[in-house]
Amino acid sequence: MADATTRATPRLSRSARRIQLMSAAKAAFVTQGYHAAAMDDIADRAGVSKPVLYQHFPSKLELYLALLNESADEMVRLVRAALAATTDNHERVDNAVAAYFSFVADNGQAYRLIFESDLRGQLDVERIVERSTDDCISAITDTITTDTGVDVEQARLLASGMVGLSQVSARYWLQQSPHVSRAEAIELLSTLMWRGISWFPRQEPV
Amino acid sequence: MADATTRATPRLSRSARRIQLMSAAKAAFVTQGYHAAAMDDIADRAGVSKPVLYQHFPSKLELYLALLNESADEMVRLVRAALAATTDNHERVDNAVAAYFSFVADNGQAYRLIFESDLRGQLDVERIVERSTDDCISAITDTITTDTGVDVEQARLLASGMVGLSQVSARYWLQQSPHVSRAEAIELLSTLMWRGISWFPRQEPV
DNA sequence: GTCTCCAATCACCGAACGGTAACCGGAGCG
DNA sequence: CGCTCCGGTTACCGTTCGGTGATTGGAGAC
Repeated sequence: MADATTRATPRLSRSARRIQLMSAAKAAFVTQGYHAAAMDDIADRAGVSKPVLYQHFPSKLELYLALLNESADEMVRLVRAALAATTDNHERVDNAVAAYFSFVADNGQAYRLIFESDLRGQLDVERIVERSTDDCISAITDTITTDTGVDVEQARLLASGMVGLSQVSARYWLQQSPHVSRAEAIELLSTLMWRGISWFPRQEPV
Repeated sequence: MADATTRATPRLSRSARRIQLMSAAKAAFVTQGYHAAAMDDIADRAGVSKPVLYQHFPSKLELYLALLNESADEMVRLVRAALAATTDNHERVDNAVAAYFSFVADNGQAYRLIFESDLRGQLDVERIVERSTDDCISAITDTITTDTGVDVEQARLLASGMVGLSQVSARYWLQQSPHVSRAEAIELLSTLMWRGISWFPRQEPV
């Protein structure tokens, strides 16, 4: 059994080839962005030539959408799981921040497809990105509205702020804070967030 | 004096034409993104033909960079002014959040050039975007470190979170919260932020 | 052995788009 | 009157890149 991941044409089965192509495409899109990544590049990365790519994906856009959907789903899954893992809201905040850090740091930079997409004006793309962010906001909003007296639309705004805080700080940490450990960073930011949000409930804070 | 802004070829002076071209280009880049906006489009929007564009800007990239720089400077200016306008940190938080809302809502969508740029891999662009965000973070960090006992790198992380909160929530508000007034939104989010950050000082909070 | 899939290749097309060379025409001045 | 700027235009080039038609070749069924 030889190395079949990046070597030249060991004649893979259709499904295996598809997975490998998606992995190669992901690497290309993540490092170069949608426009700079040419289909030839992606095929080359997979050690294969272009028409093979087109036997698995009908167009560059479809290929990108497949990857984008995958990543968006993963992000939403992580956030939902973080909130569902406990009923203690303090822990929920911790977990949710940790979820964003995990998504940003542990998924081969897939976050770039969502947060730094260089495809604009493409309705499908915008819809997926917006939908995934909205799903995260909705999940957080549910918790806020059930545990506080805040009106739904205001709660969504608060949730969007929390999502933004997590997103941006996680990326900032990843790229600019080499001396702060992941745990420290999560602790710091979830503290900031918890102290902010815990005052809103009619229930007792802190 | 006839309408000279979008009408056909009233033979403008060099400087007037340049301003008009930048305005047309801004509109094009903002609505279509860098890649989708063709130089022909931009020229058309200005009611002028392509070579005129190239008499004022050496390349598409240079044109884009000029606009990007302008917007980035404006954002940093707004945030700096917000923080400098008072020495009361509670007010500073209010003002800073309001500054982001103002930048997002009052500048002809110029924020899209920074927060939704579809030019990746271009070093110049990344540098400008990163620099402008860093300048905002630095401004906030200064306040945090002088008024709290938090270590600088940790303070920068907190600041990045606050920047993210403002950025994302301001954009969310603009697009998704038609029933919440701007003042309400700012009030809500700056409250969230202030309650979070005001616990960090050695000085008394609230 | 040979027939037949089907993965994979080579070579190509056409459109879009950044950028440029050559030309035009009206307003002011001598 | 006519000369000369200079803001303008038309028409074009070359490259890049998404996408495809015709072809090859090795592995398994009989």
